Amino acid sequence: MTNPQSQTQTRRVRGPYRSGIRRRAQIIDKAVEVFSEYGYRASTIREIADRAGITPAAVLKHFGGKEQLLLEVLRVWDEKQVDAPRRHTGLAAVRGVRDRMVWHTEHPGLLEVYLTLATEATDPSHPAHPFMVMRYARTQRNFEEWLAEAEELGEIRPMDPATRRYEANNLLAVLDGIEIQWFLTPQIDLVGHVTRYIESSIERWQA
Amino acid sequence: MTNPQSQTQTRRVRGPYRSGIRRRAQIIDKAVEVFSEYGYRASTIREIADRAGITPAAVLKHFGGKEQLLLEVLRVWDEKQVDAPRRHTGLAAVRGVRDRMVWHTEHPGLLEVYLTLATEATDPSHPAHPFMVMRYARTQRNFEEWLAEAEELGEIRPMDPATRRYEANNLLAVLDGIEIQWFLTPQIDLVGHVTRYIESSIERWQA
DNA sequence: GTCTATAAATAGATAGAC
DNA sequence: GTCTATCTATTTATAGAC
Repeated sequence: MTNPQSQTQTRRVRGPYRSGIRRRAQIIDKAVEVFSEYGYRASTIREIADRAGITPAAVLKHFGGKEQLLLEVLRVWDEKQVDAPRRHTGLAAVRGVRDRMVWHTEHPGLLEVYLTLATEATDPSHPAHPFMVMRYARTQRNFEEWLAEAEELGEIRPMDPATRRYEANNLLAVLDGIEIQWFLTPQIDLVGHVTRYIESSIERWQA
Repeated sequence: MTNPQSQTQTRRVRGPYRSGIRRRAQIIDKAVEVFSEYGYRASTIREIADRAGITPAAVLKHFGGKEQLLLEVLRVWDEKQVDAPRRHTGLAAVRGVRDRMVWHTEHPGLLEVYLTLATEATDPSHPAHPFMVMRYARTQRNFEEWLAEAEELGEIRPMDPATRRYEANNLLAVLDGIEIQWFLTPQIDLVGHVTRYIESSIERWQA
């Protein structure tokens, strides 16, 4: 309906690709809502199904189980977010974190799923535990690489590896921590705070 | 049994004060464990009761309901922690945050309850929401006051109120964020990181 | 693709015996 | 103070009709 191509090629586009993917996307969308409000374990398939206007059985037909639905939600979120700052290097990449925060404020449901799971999935038996550990390691590595690039480009003064790791961990901590504050007391200026932290950090790295 | 006084004054010490408070404390202890593993909503009274070696009915007799048990856990945690850095002022109080982190690493269960609820209680309908909002506001205010004291004592250079608030929020964010990282990847040096952040912040405030 | 019906397990909570 | 027994509601998940 939204895609004009489906008028001419309607015969070749089928299987789970006509209304199926739309329904799937809708379920994921509602799952994001519910997971973000209750966390994973306390969320119910019934609640997700109700908001999607279908029955729990239909949801399970689509995803097989509650756990697979969660992992699908995480996969989609990760996929959408990962490309954004990839085009930049060095300090430009670090400054690109600001854009990521803007995107987060525009998708608070997804952000809340991520934050809720970051603490809930602390338990190694949690289905999202491997994903969260991987994601933190990757983010931390990205930050370190950007700092190393900035050094090579002469944008900042050299620092030893331990300091680089410290700065990467600290940036990641500030992002998570300030996002928690933003959810608890929404009057905080999330993007403004992060921008200020990044710019003052860059000044430190250059001094 | 552990208190020799109960031999001589056993008649005057009774009501909920002989074995009752010990049982209560034990239940709270196990509740901390379970809440920290599953979050509040997904935790079950049965699991808490099992770990305490009693039945769910007994737990409910003690606390009335699941929600009241949670609030009691939070009350105890808050009570134990609030006094520690109160004896210091200015920079000494800021540096006292380090001791708080040491205490946190020694009580990971309580810390995890707090972190889990910080995100889970984002939902305004969560029973711990008012508590968490209050606690964040109070911590933030404390940090700001310590900075103002440090200025008056001439320990750091004056800063405008907006900067003071920014620094307070950032410190709080770093603490929360680095704690999350510590739970997900325990090899991180929690106390070392916080100490480094505090000391380098003080240098900035003095420069 | 979605439904109804239902299974099997588990939840919070209450009543009443001891 | 703790138990057993029980209630009522809700959970994930499956089977099979449409």
